[in-house]
Amino acid sequence: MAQISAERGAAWLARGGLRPTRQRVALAELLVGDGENRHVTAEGLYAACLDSGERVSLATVYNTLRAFCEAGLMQEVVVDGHRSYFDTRMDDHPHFYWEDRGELTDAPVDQLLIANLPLAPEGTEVSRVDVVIRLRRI
Amino acid sequence: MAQISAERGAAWLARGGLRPTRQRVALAELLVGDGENRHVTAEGLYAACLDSGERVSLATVYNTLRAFCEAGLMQEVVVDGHRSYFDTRMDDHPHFYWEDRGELTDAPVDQLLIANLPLAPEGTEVSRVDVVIRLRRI
DNA sequence: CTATGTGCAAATCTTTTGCAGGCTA
DNA sequence: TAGCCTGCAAAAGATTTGCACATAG
Repeated sequence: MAQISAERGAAWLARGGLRPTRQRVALAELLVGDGENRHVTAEGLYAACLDSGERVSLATVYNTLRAFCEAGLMQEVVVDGHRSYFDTRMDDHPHFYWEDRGELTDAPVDQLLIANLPLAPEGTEVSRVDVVIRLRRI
Repeated sequence: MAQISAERGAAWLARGGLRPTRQRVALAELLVGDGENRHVTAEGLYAACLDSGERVSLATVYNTLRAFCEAGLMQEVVVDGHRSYFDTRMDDHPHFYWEDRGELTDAPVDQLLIANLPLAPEGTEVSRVDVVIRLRRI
């Protein structure tokens, strides 16, 4: 089981052409070990990593998340001016942002429909459409 | 003319219940003086203010933008993890984010259609739906 | 062996805050 | 006058970087 997920992490790294160092495998493991999508902040992943018993520096977590994004394994989602979120799911999909907890989750995409997206102006193309549904507790 | 727009800025401040201090009037002037919508960053507004010959501190620009938002005169839009944009237009509308220039503009809203928005989960309500269309130069 | 990756601490950058003095109502 | 504002500088966070050491291929 741990075996299976460790392989998952390594395969994921390989897919991005990244060397499987101890730190990267540990982080990859936490991110995709169980096949679920994750939305993490650098601090959050760092804490989870320490909790799991691995020794990794915060700077490495930042650098590694950045490397994962550049390798096309994750994408950065901006919803809060003073914190970056990193998402393991790569397709264009809407998010729920829980304002009270500062948490980001996937929104059920099956229902959302965006039609008549404005045309990209001359000389440009749409690189991504971010949809963030901000939720307030009632 | 300067007269007219100065009045516009003052009226705008009054609408938010804010005292018309020299600094606020100067900033309001730059933001809504000509009746157009603006998308600014604190640094950008600060520079524009200095250019116009007014003396205002950067801290005051930050505090003032924050005050304008709290007064319901502007809204903060997050598109870039390390910079906040402030928009004078208050309704829910989509934005174009020009990745190369780091600039934010309104996207033509007349065509956009968002249907079947996912329902807000139990105990929450939708506070806002942010749609950012990221543009890449080709 | 060589190129990459990592850790640590220091540096950067944006934004906020404390406090003394200034200005609006 | 009383309370809200402003300016400055220092503080606070988040993220990046420089550099010496470690390690994958």
